[in-house]
Amino acid sequence: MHAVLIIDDDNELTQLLDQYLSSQGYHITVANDGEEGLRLATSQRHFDVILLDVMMPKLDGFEVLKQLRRTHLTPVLMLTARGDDYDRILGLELGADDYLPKPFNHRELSARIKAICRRLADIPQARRQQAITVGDLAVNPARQTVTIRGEEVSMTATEYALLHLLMVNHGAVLSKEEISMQVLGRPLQAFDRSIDMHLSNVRKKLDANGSEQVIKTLRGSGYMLVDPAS
Amino acid sequence: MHAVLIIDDDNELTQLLDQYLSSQGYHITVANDGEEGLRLATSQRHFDVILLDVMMPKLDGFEVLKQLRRTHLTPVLMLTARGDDYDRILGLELGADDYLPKPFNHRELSARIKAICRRLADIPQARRQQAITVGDLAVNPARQTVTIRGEEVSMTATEYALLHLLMVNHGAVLSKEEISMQVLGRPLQAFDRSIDMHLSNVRKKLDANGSEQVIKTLRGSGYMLVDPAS
DNA sequence: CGCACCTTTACGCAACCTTTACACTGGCCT
DNA sequence: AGGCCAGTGTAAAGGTTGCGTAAAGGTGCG
Repeated sequence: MHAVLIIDDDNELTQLLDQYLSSQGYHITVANDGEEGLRLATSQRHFDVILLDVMMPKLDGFEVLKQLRRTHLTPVLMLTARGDDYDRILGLELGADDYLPKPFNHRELSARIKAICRRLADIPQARRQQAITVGDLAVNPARQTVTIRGEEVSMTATEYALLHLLMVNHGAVLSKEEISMQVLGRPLQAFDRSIDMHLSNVRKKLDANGSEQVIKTLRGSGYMLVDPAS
Repeated sequence: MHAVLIIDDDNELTQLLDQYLSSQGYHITVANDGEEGLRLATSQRHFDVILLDVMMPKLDGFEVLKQLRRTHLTPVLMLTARGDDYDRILGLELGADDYLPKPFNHRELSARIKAICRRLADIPQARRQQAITVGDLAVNPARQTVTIRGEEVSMTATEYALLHLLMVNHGAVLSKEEISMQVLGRPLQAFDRSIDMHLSNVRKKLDANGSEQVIKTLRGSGYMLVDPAS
């Protein structure tokens, strides 16, 4: 029972796919444009595979893929109307897992999804996440820890998620609202100080292990992790 | 007198095969779907050869093979309806020993099984399975036991499977869901504490035999076997 | 029936997250 | 300049929940 996200602006096609893949035992979610798709793909919800159309209004498939790959390694199967190699190569370079030119038949699609899921089952969840290094810091997704100059610092799940998010977006400001959504999976409410607390705890742990103060506060707008190198 | 396990959802076929191969002097066990097959194949019972159909409900042949290969090197002969190379290559990559496209005639099947058994006779029993060592611990797949600094500790099948899984993935976090799927062959359900219990028992046994506490709990995420050397 | 094993139940603990409370900070207004 | 106050830092208390494990219950097997 795998969860599949379909991102395509062609309503007729998505309905057909929804119907067919549901009948094959997949749990389907549909997004009708790139923005919505990206939001869903990066939300707390889990998808095993994403079917991503290239040609879309607002955000095209490549753009979605590029942004998605900043934070997620969810397998992506690209769909494109044009059969030329250029699209294909670009897609694969950006980290797509497979490629299917339209029109395609349903069984072929089903086979490729299955193949992706099969490959997926080989890799433990924890290894499916991005490893990132910023300055002295490195996240270690396989073991949910952060290392400072090679030394391991233990973090709770939430602290890890918070620091990971900051590192992925290092150099950019993240509002508390965004952080709350990404880390806690819920909108920030009035008088909610949880994020502040987790952040304080992260800073304390980093400090205790000899890291510089890399998490900067931007009063009124949010937080940012600065890369001392850049 | 070799033991053969047939995993195929086609009842008619399995009956025919059972009859035919029994007449050839093999001892036959039949599983009608992938789940049952995997359970049997990884149980305490010994099989010399496994005939594995690719197309099956629940767990397809590739999946069965992949999961089987985590712990066992039992020879596998893949059966598939489609004659295309893709399946064949995938199967062999995953560690199948031979490949037979349907439809096949009985004599051909018999010949291949014989060939596998012949090859088998060359390899000492104990060599046929993967051995893993992590720190003080070593698994002994041939006897389904674990040794701590050479000293043997008896384990039940489930405990062995659990520890083996942790050792194969040492250094990475495994969620309870993954562990349940791999070790018990079923999805984790609400209030299911089986994994906790087996884990507790494994820890107890390791502890009683003087091993360090190598199984780490990551609250909310899962468990990890840490290699003290790394 | 007895045995070995797996699963479920039950309870206590500790880790974790959130809330509360209070001190502090920096910008803005007068 | 000084006062005000929303925004922030963090210690400590409170509440929740996942986890560890003993013990009971269930199941399959010889």
